Amino acid sequence: MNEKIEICKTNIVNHGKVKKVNQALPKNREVVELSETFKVLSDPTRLRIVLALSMEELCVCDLATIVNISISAISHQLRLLKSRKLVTYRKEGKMVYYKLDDDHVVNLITQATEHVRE
Amino acid sequence: MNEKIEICKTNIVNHGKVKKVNQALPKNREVVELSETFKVLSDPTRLRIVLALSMEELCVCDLATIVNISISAISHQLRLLKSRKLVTYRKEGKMVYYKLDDDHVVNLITQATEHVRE
DNA sequence: ATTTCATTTGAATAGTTGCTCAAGTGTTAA
DNA sequence: TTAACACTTGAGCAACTATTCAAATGAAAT
Repeated sequence: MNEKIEICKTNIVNHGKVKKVNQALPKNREVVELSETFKVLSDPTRLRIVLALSMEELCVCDLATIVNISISAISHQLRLLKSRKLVTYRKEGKMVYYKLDDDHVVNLITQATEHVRE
Repeated sequence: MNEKIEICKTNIVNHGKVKKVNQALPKNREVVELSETFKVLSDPTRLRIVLALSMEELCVCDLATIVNISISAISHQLRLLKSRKLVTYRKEGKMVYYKLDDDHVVNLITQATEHVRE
């Protein structure tokens, strides 16, 4: 890994800084995982789903009403959130109730909200 | 806005919950802004750039070396980060030095890091 | 058994995104 | 003034994503 690619002629301007930053940066693996966490929350629909589920356990039908999107679209997003272990579900007859599996994410959203309100 | 779309037959299963959640959810505008904040950090390249700039002010050339990506690609991403007011720059002769404009984002990343490490 | 209904799923599609390539700025050095 | 260099920019493209549509599943009601 870390193959050379064409950079600028001088290649590196400030060796000291580059070395220092390179050592302090998280490993690739961790950066990718981090970015994937943010990616889940980067879509308005998914964000609304997470926000809604942070308040109440909800069935797919009610979620669709709240987020104002088709049942199918909600279901696809819930599938994604399920695979990322952000939500769990519980079946009750024909209906399926979803809830947050990971309250940690709500803190992230809260902090981002403060950031947006400036 | 809020046009009706085809939802399930019963339309709403639990009126009480739906009403409560609907009132508590942030306005569309705010949800979109929130998701856009997360979107900036949802790409590994941009995340690395932000992480690097949180440690040192860096020129485009050194940033490209650190992130291991072409100068052009870095420049495109910096343009985006500039437009979102996340970075500022300073010109010094031929070179351009970038730095974070908004330390707030670093807190977000720190908290997400804790979340990932579980 | 058949129908109804909540939900899931796969395929198709329009829109977005991150990168490369080639050309363009503007500044410094020769 | 010309050449070299750091960086920017626009077009083009391949990969990805969110949604829709149609069909499928599986539980309850008839």
